[in-house]
Amino acid sequence: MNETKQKILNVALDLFSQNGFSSVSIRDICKVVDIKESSIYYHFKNKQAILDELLQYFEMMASDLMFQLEQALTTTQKTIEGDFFEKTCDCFLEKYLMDEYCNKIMRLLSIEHFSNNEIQKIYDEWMFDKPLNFQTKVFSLLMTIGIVKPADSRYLAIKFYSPIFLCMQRWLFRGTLTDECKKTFRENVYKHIRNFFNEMEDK
Amino acid sequence: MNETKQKILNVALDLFSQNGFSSVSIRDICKVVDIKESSIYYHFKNKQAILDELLQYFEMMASDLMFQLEQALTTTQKTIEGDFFEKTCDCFLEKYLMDEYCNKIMRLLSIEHFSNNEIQKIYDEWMFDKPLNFQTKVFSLLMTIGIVKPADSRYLAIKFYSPIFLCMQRWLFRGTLTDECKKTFRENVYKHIRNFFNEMEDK
Amino acid sequence: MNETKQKILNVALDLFSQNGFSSVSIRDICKVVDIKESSIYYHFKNKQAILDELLQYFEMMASDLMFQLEQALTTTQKTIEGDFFEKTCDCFLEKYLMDEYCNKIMRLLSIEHFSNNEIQKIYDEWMFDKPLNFQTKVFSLLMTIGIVKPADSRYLAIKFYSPIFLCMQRWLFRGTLTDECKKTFRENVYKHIRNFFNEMEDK
Amino acid sequence: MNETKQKILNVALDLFSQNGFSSVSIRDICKVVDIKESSIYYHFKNKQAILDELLQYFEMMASDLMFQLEQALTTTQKTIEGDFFEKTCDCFLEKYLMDEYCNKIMRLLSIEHFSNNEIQKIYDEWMFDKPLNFQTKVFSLLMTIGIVKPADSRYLAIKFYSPIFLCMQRWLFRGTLTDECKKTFRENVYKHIRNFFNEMEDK
DNA sequence: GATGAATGAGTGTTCATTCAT
DNA sequence: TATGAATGAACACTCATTCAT
Repeated sequence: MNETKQKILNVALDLFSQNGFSSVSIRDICKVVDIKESSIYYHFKNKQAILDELLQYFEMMASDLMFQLEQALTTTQKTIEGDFFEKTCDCFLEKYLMDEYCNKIMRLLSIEHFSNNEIQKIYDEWMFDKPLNFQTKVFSLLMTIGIVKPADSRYLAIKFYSPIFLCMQRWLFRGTLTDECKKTFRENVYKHIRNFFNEMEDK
Repeated sequence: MNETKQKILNVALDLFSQNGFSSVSIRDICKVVDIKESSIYYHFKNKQAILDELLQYFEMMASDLMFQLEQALTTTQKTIEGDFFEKTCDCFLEKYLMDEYCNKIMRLLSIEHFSNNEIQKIYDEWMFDKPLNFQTKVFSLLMTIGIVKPADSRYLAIKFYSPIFLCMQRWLFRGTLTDECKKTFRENVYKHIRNFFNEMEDK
Repeated sequence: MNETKQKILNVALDLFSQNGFSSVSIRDICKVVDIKESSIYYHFKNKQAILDELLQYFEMMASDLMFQLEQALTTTQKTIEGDFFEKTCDCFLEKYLMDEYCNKIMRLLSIEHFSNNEIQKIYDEWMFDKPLNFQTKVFSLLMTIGIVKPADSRYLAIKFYSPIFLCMQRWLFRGTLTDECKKTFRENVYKHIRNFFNEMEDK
Repeated sequence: MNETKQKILNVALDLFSQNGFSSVSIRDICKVVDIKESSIYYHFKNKQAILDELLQYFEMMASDLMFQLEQALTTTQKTIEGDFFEKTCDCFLEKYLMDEYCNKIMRLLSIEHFSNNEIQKIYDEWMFDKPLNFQTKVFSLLMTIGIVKPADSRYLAIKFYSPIFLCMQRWLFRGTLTDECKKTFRENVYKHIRNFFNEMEDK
């Protein structure tokens, strides 16, 4: 892809994820990219097209990751290996939630899902439905194998995911994403996951 | 308070909570209130002042409610009466989260906390800190009394509150708040609370 | 009507009738009216609304005139008075075709009827249909009374009107409407009318 | 001539004759020709140059036709053959007014003569002066030969040409030139010509 | 011959705000 | 209390054109 176009996408994502789509003007983007306003229209049909391309790439990337996770789940059907949790957690937390690109997109979705129906859909899908569905499957599998005693796997998924979601909103999706925010998020989430599985074993 | 001024505040909250502060124009508000644009400046110094007054009233109201809850907690210091949970739950869910005014304000906070530092503070306080601190106190008390066995009361609070928070984001703070959204929210949250206390008793 | 609004309408008509609707910018109009560009939107919803109001007024005015002509025709049903021709000619030429307002509108219609369907309709109506229909009626009446010998009244109308139409296009609807243009138009048309009725009497 | 250049000229004429010069953008032309916008500047110095070349070719072609008509007139100086009218009519109507290329150019002239002085000149020449001058000559000749009784040959020319001109404006120079438009035009004009010469013979 | 990339000038329009009445 | 009228600043976007490749 063209160098300038890529730069526009990067800058746009940066700004959109900080202030939202409608609050960021073409002027703002161009100032940072250091091109004239009219030039942006060589690379994109209009402002919306920039957002669309950003979202499209995210959905592709996220779908890909989800596919890998599902694959991993299927192959460990019979015996759950010790590092399955660490692997999936790592994949989900580090490569998804805390990945710079994904994180910015998700913050953008968080801002814009109020005023944009299309974004509302993507937001619901990737913030709630997909993660919860996947976790439900994981707990179902764990019950089948006998590692976890039978229960409502959906509710288990919610209990597992919701503190992570809360921390995400609390530490990740704010005005400026500092290293401190990231650190606090990581600590809180890892603590939760450890506690959660400890308690499951206790019972 | 002046009738027109109150009408402006009501309409502004309606619109702000749907589309966010910056997406709503003075024009939009005046069209609904049915006054001319210049007239609004008799009642408010500027657009920001409308928001400020809205937030100020919310903080007063929410503080009041929190004070009542704290009071209730202190007076039931010794023996916890059977209807304490129902009372506080009702107070928190119906009179706060699902109260029309509070709900609109919180949606507004959810939209604007990204681009406005002052709102970020209020958002953090009333979405995370205050609720979690109160719940922590509740669980501490329950441990002191012996109803709940000693544990990390803060983590308990998070486990209790985060699914509620997730449902709030999922069902309450969306484009349009329909009765269906509210119903789904209520069902999900009540189910969670019931499950949560059932599991605590099991142990 | 508001003074500024009227001034905008006048200036807009001047400019539109010289260069066409799309070639004239809001800036152009405001420069002449001596207001800022944003001010024009206090008086008109958008650029199109200026044109609409101009056309609407024209249609009202032209309909009115046509009504008067039709009235005059009906009342002279029985005996055609000597000054009927002069009167109607005067009414049609001086008060319509050569009236400053009407003339400007018709030039505007002439420019824009190519690219605007709504204008195409008005253009057809007031440049062709209405004048030809009226003239047809006049000749029909003259035949009934016996002043003109029976013939195809429609074709007579065309023969009468088309040279006037040609002169209009040739002298009236051009870049700049000078007094010289007007004079040449008037001379040519009056000569035609005189000749036309002379020849009719000859037969 | 270069193939691409010719294609540009064709497309430009199509578009210009529909919407006028200034309403058609280089983008519009290039989209249809299927080349990039910058490419057009290899073939033409600028947008105006396209129009100039179009007009230049028209003037050449029209002059040629007019020359042939004048020739035909001179050679039939003495005895007017029976098919002279049909020939010239055919030449003028079918090969000129209704010829696709000429027709498009004349519509373009009709649109643009308001805002462009150079076009105004060409428009006047080919819409009024040349046709009227030629017709005047024809009628003069007919008078000389004795076929038509002596009269104001200029006025005769106007009486002959103006209904044709009116029909041209009414049916040929509109938004979209459909077959129906063409048919109506042809019918109306032929009827007029027949009538016109019948009446001349009557006298 | 053709194009990728860029640009200055301009277009219609919106917005929060001001101020005299 | 309310409004008519105005405005500066910003907005997304279009256009003809240039120029190196």
